[in-house]
Amino acid sequence: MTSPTDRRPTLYLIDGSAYIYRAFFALPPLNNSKGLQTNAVYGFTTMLLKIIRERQPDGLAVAFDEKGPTLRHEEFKEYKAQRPPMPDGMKAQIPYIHRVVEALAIPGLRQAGYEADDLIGTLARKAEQAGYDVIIVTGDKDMFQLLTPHVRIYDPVKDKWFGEAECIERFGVEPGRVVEIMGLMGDATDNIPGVKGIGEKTAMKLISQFHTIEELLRRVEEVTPARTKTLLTEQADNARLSRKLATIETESPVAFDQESLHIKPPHMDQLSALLRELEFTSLLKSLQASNELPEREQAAAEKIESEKAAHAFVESLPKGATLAVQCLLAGGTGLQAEVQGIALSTGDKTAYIPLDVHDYMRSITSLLHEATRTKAAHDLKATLLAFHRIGITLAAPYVDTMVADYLLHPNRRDHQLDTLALELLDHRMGAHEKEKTKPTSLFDETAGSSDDAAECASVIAKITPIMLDQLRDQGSLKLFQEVEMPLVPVLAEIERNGFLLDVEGLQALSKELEHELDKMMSTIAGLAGGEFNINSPKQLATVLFDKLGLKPGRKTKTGYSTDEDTLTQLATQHDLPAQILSYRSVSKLKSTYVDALPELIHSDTKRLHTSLNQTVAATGRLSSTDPNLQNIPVKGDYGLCIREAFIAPRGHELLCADYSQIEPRILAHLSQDPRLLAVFAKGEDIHMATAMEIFGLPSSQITRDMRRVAKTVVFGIVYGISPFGLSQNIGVSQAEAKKYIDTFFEKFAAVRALMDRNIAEGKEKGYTTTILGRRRPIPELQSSDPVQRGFGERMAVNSPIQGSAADLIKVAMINVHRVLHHELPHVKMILQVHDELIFEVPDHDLEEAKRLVKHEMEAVGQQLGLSVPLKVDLGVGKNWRTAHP
DNA sequence: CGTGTCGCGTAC
DNA sequence: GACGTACGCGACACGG
Repeated sequence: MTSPTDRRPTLYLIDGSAYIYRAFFALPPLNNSKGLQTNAVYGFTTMLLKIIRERQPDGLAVAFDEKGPTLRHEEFKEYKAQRPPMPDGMKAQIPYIHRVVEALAIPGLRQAGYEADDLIGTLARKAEQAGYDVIIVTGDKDMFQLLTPHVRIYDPVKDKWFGEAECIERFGVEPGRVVEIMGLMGDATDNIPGVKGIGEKTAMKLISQFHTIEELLRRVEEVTPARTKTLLTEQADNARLSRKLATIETESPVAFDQESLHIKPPHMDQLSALLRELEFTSLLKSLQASNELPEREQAAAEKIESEKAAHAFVESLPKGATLAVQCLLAGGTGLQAEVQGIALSTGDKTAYIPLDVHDYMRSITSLLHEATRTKAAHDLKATLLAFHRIGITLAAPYVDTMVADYLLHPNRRDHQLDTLALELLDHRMGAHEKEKTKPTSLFDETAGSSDDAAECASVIAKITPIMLDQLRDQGSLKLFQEVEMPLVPVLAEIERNGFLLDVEGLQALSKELEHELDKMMSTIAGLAGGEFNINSPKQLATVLFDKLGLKPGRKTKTGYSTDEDTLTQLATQHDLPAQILSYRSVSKLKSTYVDALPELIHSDTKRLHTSLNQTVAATGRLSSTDPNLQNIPVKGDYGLCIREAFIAPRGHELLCADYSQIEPRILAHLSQDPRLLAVFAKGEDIHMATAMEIFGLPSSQITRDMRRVAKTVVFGIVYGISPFGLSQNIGVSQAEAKKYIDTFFEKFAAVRALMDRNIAEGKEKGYTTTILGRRRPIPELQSSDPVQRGFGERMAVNSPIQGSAADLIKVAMINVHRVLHHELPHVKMILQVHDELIFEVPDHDLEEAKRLVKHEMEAVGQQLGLSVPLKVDLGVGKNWRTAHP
């Protein structure tokens, strides 16, 4: 959704009571010198002014609840009964709020027996019929029932717009049927009972199936599971009543008077006196200043609205100057966001180009296509994706200041532009617009403006040379320019490609798991002697240790642990723990994958588009979110069913290419351990080889179990091992585990030397490095706390290995992508999972794709000068399960 | 009522 | 306490 742009006049209807409440609780207490609390008045006033200033509505009204009983109390005397009375601090502010509304010459609506919702609902209907576009300003989801193509909701706190589409997304039904869902689920804040035991999810499911509560009750026999049916039958009247209570009245006795709703200039004298009394000096000042031209801290961006202006701007730019780019996006997120305009800056010169006219875009487009000019952006991947949607391919070379900051400070959680501006330029972004005394960010301007975009572009242009210098100084400029930057368009393309999902398959699986969980739940209730929430570790601990008297194992911060290890131990004493374990695993798979994944399918592409984050993992790995496709189960019957739902389209196959033993190979390379190098040079089985060394036996006498132990030891080495951790993992005594570790280090002495070297170097320099010079600071190494230092030492061991593996696959992705682009343009890279790349391949390209991918991935070893060969395993299949090598 | 934290479990 | 890197679920506590 975007703000209205068509010609219908706009009417903003503000849910006043809700906002007073929100502002009162969200803002810290604020008093004027007479002791009057003013935070709610302040929040409310700034919100109102912001809407008038930014949205420039044609009409505006604020609706308030009127005290005293309402129609709903006649239906149900407990309506809102549990609400605590309004705090005195808020009550005292109400008269001032009405005075603010009056001074702003805005109609304040109130009607005995009706609530603000009803007045808004009624006016919305009438205004819509009179040809208005209505915007309801509220944070209340109950209002969704009022949405139509001409009635939308704006939540200024979250800066979000809602229309019919968003309603369907949120509730699964069109606005008209929201009350059906609310009737079932009830509303705790208003004391609307609903049907106890039916929550939002169940309500949505039932209503999308049966359409209305009446229909549902008529056909209640068809409802499964049985428990839901019982609840519905028993509480049918509650459902009907709740539906009625949740329904907003659209026929309340309130006059729709266009003239009085129309926006008018405020009563200035009255307003300034009031603001003075409230001591809102900052608002007073900005009010007085609003007639004068606002002074800007930096040279204003040129607004380009003609081909001539565009041409002149392009011509005025120095030939090789880096061009910073910032898109102004509106509405939606990710793939849905709409590009409103583009800000361009060289640091000296800044321009903003609105996107609504296309005539003058030609010079701009060719500027963005210039391969001789560096393009800088903050979050380049998002920028590339946005440009792609408007048909522009931003040409390399690139600088992404977000990724640059990630290489400079990989431990930081946030790499926002405003932080960089402050740090590198001592520049406070957005300062020109914000009230400096604002107590909180709640009512801050978050909506982007063209000025904001221009400021971003200008800041990006200015910090770019500074950051490149810093990267050069720390020796990671090459990594930045030759790996991280070329990777960005590859990641963007992967995200855009998406993964196809078998939704029907997952829905069927969901049903199956639901039955399974139902059965398990009653078994568990039987064993435990009563029902309880199995998902609550707290309740579970009570049942196991208090009720059944089982012996507790280790403790967590909040009580006794109920994790897998503990429950496995307990399984010897009682039948219940084993049941809990299987319940948990099924419940986990259902909630995290089976039910969650279909929700994230894009409505246009019908595919799953993950985000591959380049600036999150401190070691250099990528991470994946919304959904996380890097932790899709690979074990267990149900886990494999989930993998089966990741499919190739008709006429295509999935190709999975997996680096075999990447981390041990890197360990071999970094340590130059002769025995390890030999194992990989000869193509031997690494785990078999280490097992032979650890146990001192020939291969013929190595059992599966010994090989498993050896494998765990190698993993442990990579992670910075301790005897305790290893013993836990393979289920032997700590002494036994220590023996394995010692023997390993005896036989592979160079590995021990590497670990010592990594730790020593980390301590000395304060950071570790990877093959390609990626740094990770480890301040914990300097800690006087032995626990912290141990933590640091393990990171110092692990980071160079994990990080070098990350370097390597990133190079592989770039190379594979380039070759495929030239040779097999129809083959799509669709995912990376740390040591694995997944492709969607048209059937007729399969053999060639297998050859190219394997070759390119393995060739990275030579390219980076690895002392061991790399090996890639391939798998092909119609789905991710069968394609997995 | 929303946000942050915890325990837990999935991946590599 | 106790083996690295992530993400995300449900439950719960908290405070605005």
